[in-house]
Parts: sequence; structure tokens; C-alpha cells
Amino acid sequence: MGKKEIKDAGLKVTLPRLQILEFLTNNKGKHFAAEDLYDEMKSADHDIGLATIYRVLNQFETAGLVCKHQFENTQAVYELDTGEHHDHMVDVNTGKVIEFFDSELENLQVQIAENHGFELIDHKMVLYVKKK
Amino acid sequence: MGKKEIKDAGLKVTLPRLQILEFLTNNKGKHFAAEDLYDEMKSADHDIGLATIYRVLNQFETAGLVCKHQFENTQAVYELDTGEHHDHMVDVNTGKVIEFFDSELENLQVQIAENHGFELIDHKMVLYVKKK
DNA sequence: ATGGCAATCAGAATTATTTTCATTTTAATT
DNA sequence: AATTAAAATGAAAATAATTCTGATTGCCAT
Repeated sequence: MGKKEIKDAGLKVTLPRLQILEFLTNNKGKHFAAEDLYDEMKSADHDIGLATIYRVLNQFETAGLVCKHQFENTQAVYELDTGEHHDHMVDVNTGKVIEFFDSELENLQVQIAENHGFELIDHKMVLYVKKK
Repeated sequence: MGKKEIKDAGLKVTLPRLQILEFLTNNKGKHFAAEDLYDEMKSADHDIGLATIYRVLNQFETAGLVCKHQFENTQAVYELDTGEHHDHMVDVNTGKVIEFFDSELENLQVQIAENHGFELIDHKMVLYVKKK
């Protein structure tokens, strides 16, 4: 149970926060829009307002508990932050999102930033692909 | 002047389109939100409605004349598509956007997609950096 | 228990963008 | 050059995603 994580984030332990965090924990690696979560919570008889979902997700994001992605769709999606960095590959035909990690790529990015006189803080990368 | 490009895109050559395209051509490599362009046009005594700006930018995008980027800000930004692919680096302190191209990176991306059984169609990458 | 402050709810507000529809402009044709 | 149909425009309304507001509720240290 996520009580500790919530407390460590400087937030009060409330039912909505626990329920949202629990759901994301049980669905590692999957992406959910705020409204998806709203529906999921409703299905589980957890009546959490949409505004609360958005608020909690933002708080969780700043706390490093979840990460937020803005793919091509207009709605942002969220997933549990497992601490293991990864990038995304989107199948343009199916819309399916594949997560991957490539250390050579990670190194190259640091290198490129350095070549321009910068320090790499973070990056975002999405590959749009299709089955060959 | 951009009459030819507009015609080739299957669009009628109108004043708003010419003025927007001319402005972007004179500002290669710079990014503008729809509202920036709206203001720019107004400053130049070209009274183009904001709806038209959005409409024309979308048409130009599908025609491959401009490309659209969604960085961290909420507003999308547009720039002239010079045909030369490049990625972006954002200075997290100044907000400044630096364009760059790295062929090693491009190759690696193709490679990664292939390793997962996919063909790379396109990609989007933003490096968040700061001065060292 | 209870008092204070943070969290929640529901709905209103905001922001970016798109759509609608009446009017104007373009470009093809006479 | 005048005619005309189709496409483009402007202004305002509509939409979509997200954030804010104000009243109420819930958490927790005393």
C-alpha cells in the first residue's frame, strides 16, 4: 500500500490518493488519461471527481510518483513512475505504445548536449513506427 | 514569393496565405504560436482572423510547408518546413530552443525500431538541457 | 473529541483550438 | 471585363482538456 509514498511526497493520505495510486501500481507500464482513471475509479465504486483526479495526478507527477506523457493525442496520459527510465515507440497503425530502453541512445544524447555546451537534464523521445 | 507552393498544395492563392507564408519564410528556424502570428500579422497591418491563422497553418502542415511542434508549453508552435529534418534542444532556464541534427542519432533510431521488428516512420525528440 | 488546515466536490472558468455560417474573394469561364 | 460557382474568410459560438473557485468534508495533532 502506498501510504508511505504519499506521506513522503508531503501529501495527506486520503482515500482518493490511495485509490489512484493503488490502481496505477496494479497497472504498471500502462498509460491512462485523466478521464480513463475517472471511469476506472467509477467502475470500482470509487466516486472521485474529475478535478480531483487531475489535481492528484499533478501532485503525484511533481512528487515523482507518476510520469505524464503527451503523445499525439490531445489528452495527456499518466503511468506509474517505476524509476526505470524508458522511451516510447508508437505503432502508427494500431496506436499501441511500446516502452523501451537503449543505453547507447542515452549516452549519445548526453554526448550531443555536451557538444553544444549543455548538460542534459532530461529528454523526451517518441518513435513512430509500423510493422514491417 | 510563395504563390507556387500554395498552388502546388492545392490551395487558392489568397492574401492571408501569402502573408503568413512570407512571414514564416522570412523567419526560418524560428517558432511561432498561432497567436504570435496573429499579432505579427496585425503589426504588419495584415488583419487576419485568428481562426484563419489556425486554418491556414493546418493546411500548410498537411501540405508539408510548415511543421508543428508541441513542446512543454500548452500552445503548439509552427515553423517553416525547410525539408531538412532536425531535432530540438530546450534550455530549461531560458526557454530557448536550439535546433540540431545528428546523423548517428538518426541511424540509431532506425536501428532500435528494427530491433523491435518495426520500420521507423518518424520520430520526435526533445532534449532538455542547461548551460554547464 | 475538536479545531485547524488541507483535500474534495461540483460546477464555473480558462485556454487553445475548431466549427459554423453569413459574407467576400478567387479563379475559371464566358 | 463581367459572371459565377466553389472555396476562403472573419466573427462569434462551440468544443475539449484542464484548472480554478467556494463551499463543504476529512485528516490528524492536540
